Amino acid sequence: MSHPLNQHIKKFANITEAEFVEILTFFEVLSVNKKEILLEEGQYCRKHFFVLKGCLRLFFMKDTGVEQTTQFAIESWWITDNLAFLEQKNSSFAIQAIEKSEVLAISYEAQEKMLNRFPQMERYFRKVYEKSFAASQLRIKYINDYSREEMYLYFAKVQPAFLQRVPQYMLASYLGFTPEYLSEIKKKHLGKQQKPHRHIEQQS
Amino acid sequence: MSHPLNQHIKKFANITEAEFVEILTFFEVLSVNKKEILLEEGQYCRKHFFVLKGCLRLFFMKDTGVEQTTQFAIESWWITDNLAFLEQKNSSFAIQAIEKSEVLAISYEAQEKMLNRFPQMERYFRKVYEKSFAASQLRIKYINDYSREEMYLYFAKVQPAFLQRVPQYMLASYLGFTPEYLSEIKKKHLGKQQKPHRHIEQQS
DNA sequence: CGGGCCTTTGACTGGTTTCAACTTCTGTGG
DNA sequence: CCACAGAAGTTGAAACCAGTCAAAGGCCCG
Repeated sequence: MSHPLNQHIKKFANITEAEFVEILTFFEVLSVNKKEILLEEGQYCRKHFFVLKGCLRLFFMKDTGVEQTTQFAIESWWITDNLAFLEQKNSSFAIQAIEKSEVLAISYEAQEKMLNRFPQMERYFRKVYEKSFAASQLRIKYINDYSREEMYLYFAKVQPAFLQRVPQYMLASYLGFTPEYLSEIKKKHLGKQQKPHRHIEQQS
Repeated sequence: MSHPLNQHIKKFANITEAEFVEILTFFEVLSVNKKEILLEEGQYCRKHFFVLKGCLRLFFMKDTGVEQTTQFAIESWWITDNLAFLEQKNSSFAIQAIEKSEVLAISYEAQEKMLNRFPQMERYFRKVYEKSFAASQLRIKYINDYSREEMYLYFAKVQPAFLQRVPQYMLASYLGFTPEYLSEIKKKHLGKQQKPHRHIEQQS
């Protein structure tokens, strides 16, 4: 069984085993425990992360003091504060491990060097960002189209695996409402399980 | 003065004048009038649009029968239903001209051919999508962080040019509320003009 | 087995929507 | 170039979805 990043790259670009081995040298491997912080809000955003195993989230602190989660990343997803990474400035998000995780991290400079050395990787990242942008375009559609209750039902249908892995208060804030309201919705739909369903999310 | 697309490409990739001339052959030029539809909801999404002059919007119809605008595009912005374009399937958005506009359109096949012929363009599109995704990550942050009223004030500060070009009912729906409520907010802030302010939006 | 974090419950509140009527703007044909 | 019709914007009243706050219950992990 090949390396998860190699598998992911091969979906979009052609690289040899030898090339992949060299590509890997641009990354470092991080092992993080549950609740460990990979990037703090306000800190310089130096890294782009690829999840090998586990689950991360992107979140920020509202002025009310409540944490607002805006993204999750599981196996084979890329995650960072893209604007801060792109412009190498302070992040307006934090990144935290939800589970014990294994992560690849690449710095902005290393990523640029790697892209210069392996131009095929431009295609890979073009595809990764293209899909990410498409997914977030769709997400903005749903935010505007669905009620809070429909958001939950849609998510539960489409990403049932996440319901197990993610605490409810994070899920609630990701979906745009309060944990109390999520409780209420769940009570209302007890026993009404839905079957999984094809769905586009990020780069997978 | 060089072509707007050439200027835009040169921000991210190196191409010669001769190459640009050949790149242009992959596109067609469209002239559309105000209110003209470039893509209908439910229709096959064949084209990726680059605005030379004018203003387009991306929107869809809610089940209540109300149009929901989710994106605008002015000069030098790319716009399409990215998921539908990517997978060459039916669009869940419509695209319409808000003003009389000049637009470049490229089909999926033509874009693929162009990318194979000019691999430097992979870098250009990688950058375009990277910035688009970063912008929409930030937008999702604001949606969750700001009240409807703050959304309006932020938009008015950061994109004052749009206030002139875009009808209020479209702006209201883009910002996530009703035209009636926008009226109320505006009345409340009469005369309190703010100065423009640097901001990241999409690919510009 | 205990403490703290997460989830649930219920009462109250308020930002925002909805609806309907009215006014103002805009563009098109005579 | 004016008139008028339809579109866009405003106003105010009533209703409601979802948030806030507070307190109790459950559960996980040390």
